[in-house]
Amino acid sequence: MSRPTLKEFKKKALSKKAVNDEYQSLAPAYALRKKLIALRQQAGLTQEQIAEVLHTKKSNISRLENANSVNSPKLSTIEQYANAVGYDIEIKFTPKRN
Amino acid sequence: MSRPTLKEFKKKALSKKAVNDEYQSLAPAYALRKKLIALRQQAGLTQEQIAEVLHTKKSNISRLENANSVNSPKLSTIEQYANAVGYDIEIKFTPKRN
DNA sequence: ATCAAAGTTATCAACTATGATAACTTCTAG
DNA sequence: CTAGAAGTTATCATAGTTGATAACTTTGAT
Repeated sequence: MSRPTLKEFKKKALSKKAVNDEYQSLAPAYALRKKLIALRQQAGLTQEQIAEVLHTKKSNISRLENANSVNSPKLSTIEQYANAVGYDIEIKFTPKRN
Repeated sequence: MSRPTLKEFKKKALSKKAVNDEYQSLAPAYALRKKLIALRQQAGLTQEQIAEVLHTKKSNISRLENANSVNSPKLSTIEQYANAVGYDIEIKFTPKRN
């Protein structure tokens, strides 16, 4: 094993409760990421194809899909991505569990 | 009437179809605005009180609540506002009607 | 009508997302 | 195994959001 992969890191990290707690707070961003990718694949599009529609580059699409907790995209950016894969977006508010 | 108010402007503008059509495209942002304000009032908070919680100023809260189509807030900003009024957010994707 | 609280708007600085480019890694078909 | 496609990462410039301040308008209570 020359280098720890992201998958391996996650697997290990999640086995520790403290780390898992922190991970939960990142869950929203992670959930969004998964949704974006799922919608794109469901539409049968590549990052490059979406980039073309949005007049930008595939690297930027990749960054958006991999948005982490320190890099929060603009609402309009998510909206444009959604439109490109054939969806509208809506923000849903649910009472905080805490 | 010394000056046209926003309310009066809207009322007039919406009576014309073309303008109303344009207004529809702004609807998402407008819907968000209404939701934010409703949640805050429901929580019985003033803009200044939310500003305090978020370590910012009431003028910025006002700007967020009045976010228009040319000023798109970051997702994290909306999330923080939501948390301040006791809510979590989630982005919902619905098939595009068009 | 008056006063204070609440909300709005304008402005500028500071910060951060986005666009573009390039080099890299991963995946997959052959 | 190999070549091309797809996706990732780093970097920098640009554009746009956010923070802070101040002046203003609106609202509500008395």
